[in-house]
Amino acid sequence: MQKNAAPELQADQLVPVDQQLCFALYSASLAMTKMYKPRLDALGLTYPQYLVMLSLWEQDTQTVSQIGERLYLDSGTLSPLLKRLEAAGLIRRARATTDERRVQVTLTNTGRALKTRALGLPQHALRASGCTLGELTELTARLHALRRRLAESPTETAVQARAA
Amino acid sequence: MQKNAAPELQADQLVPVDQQLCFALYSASLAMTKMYKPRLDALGLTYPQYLVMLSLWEQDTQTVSQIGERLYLDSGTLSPLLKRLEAAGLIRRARATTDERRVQVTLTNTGRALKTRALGLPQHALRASGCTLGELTELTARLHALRRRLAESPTETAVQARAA
DNA sequence: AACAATTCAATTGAACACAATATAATTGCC
DNA sequence: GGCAATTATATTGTGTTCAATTGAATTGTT
Repeated sequence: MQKNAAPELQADQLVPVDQQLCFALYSASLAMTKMYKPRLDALGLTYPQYLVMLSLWEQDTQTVSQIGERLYLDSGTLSPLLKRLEAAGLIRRARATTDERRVQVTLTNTGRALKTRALGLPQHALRASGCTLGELTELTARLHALRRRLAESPTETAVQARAA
Repeated sequence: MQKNAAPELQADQLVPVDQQLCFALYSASLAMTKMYKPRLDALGLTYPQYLVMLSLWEQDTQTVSQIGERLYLDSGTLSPLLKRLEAAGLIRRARATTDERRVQVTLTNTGRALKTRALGLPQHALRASGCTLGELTELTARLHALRRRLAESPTETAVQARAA
């Protein structure tokens, strides 16, 4: 019998879904989006569109791939989303003159002005979360660390490639 | 000057997107789904389908709404998803004889058998998360608590209704 | 200069999420 | 029993999300 053995996960029996981190993460994320929805509806934004606007309010004029790197989203998600933001009059898209493969995304005056109406959202979220600011900061940091480790986790194809 | 004042969130300036809990949650959840994908592909399941199968492996024969309550998903999500699981031969759907409004979802032998091939997934996820089992358990509990508080957060319409 | 490799964005196709609506069955109430 | 209200699921429409592919522009190498 080993002393101080770290508790381990049995791989031969089912772990209930509500004890699994993946499900807690998934359902909390969906609940967060739902909580934001009424306020974002008032701004005419969906939740991913809000993330793009947050990114542009922080730093105006970014390429599609810069936004994608910051938000961890790819062009298949961003292309149609940015078209809708452009149709809503919040951003403009223009090919860069120096490198015509790049599309520069820039806020319109309307898009810039929307920022003031969005400033109260984080505080609203803080209240809805029922956390103190300290707890929220710590949980945010832990989730970022988790995201990074999950993204670094070797894929099956990478495993297969190394075996070959 | 107040003593021991809890730090507060300024509502008059922008909170960077990567400091916001909502974004950390959102991107960690997407990263978790991506991490699972190669293994779920091998089982012929998507991530939400895996959650439904987990629920049924725990408790076979549930109605659509019972699955929805457990996973916090509505019929608009579950109806087409369950049809695809039925088309894949993993479940059967049948109207309840006692109340024909209800649809009973039951595992087929193939669906039940798939369980053995899925048992290793939580352990894989634990390794990919880079957490100890204790950290994982605690984070899971905190996310469930967060989800519950977010879901209980009054909606705008509820606020408006009280005002009326 | 020519041209292969790379890069960036857009497109396509499959599968969620969810609000709003529709449909069908059941329950309550008289 | 008859019918309004309720309940359970399905459908529709909008908007992601992402893998895979395409197409256009750029870079590197000879």
